[in-house]
Amino acid sequence: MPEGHTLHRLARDLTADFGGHRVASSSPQGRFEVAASLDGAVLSEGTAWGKHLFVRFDGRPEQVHVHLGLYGAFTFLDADDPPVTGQVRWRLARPGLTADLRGPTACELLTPDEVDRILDRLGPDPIRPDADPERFVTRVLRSRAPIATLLMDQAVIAGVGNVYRAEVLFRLGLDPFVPGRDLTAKRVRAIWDDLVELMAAGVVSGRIDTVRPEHEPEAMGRPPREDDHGGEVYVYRRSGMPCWVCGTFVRTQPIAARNLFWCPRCQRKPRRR
DNA sequence: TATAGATGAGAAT
DNA sequence: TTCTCCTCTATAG
Repeated sequence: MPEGHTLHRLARDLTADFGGHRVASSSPQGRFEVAASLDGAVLSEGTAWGKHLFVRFDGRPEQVHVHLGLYGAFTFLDADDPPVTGQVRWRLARPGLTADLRGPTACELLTPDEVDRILDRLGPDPIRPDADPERFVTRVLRSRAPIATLLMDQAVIAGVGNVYRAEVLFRLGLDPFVPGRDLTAKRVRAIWDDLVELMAAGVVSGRIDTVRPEHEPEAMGRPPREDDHGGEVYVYRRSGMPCWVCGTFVRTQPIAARNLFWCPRCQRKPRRR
């Protein structure tokens, strides 16, 4: 379930659970062989930028870089040496606790230069307190690409994935196909602000919830619905179902290589600037 | 049992 | 724009 909030949560958990501990490091699957070179090192901290996770070790300039891709995941087990099930790329362990990483797109040990090269191509991350929202605003206002495409571009804004993209556009009542440069700066800042709020909540809860209190199941007299992402949403993966707000059928169409979901009635083109 | 699809992104065409 | 990779699950047959 990897959008930015998942990675920040992981960074936090790795730091809390393994920070300051001497760890065992291995690659049961064998595809992260260099894991063995970290065996016995002291983990200092995990950090995240967008969908990228970095793990540092005391006295080591290199960092482990993890990108979960579509379906990578860490599993934490309160056990010593639990049996390996499935394809475990990286196993990190200390007495009483084991973390298994499966299915990442990237799991590699990088030099500081290589880490910088990754960070250099990432836009501001709404979850990071040091993020500069104006970098996002400027990029969007300069582009003729649809806002739905821009939100998926990690160089424009880091950490937003297919769920947050669809949901933030719904919450702002924005037509996904509006070119970035047809938006006002005020509008674009509102997108950023909403993402800051939504994604920070996601880090805390570990799921994506985007439905406002007045539209929640209890308020609307409908049964709660949790999708695979674990939360309650307006449009994501609800194509063909009635919009929670207006009843119009939610539509879907691939854009920027992913299925976009939106309500054609609630989400309108804004007045041109 | 087989297959499609999923919260991603880089390379190839 | 299409292909490719990573792994697991839900659904179809």
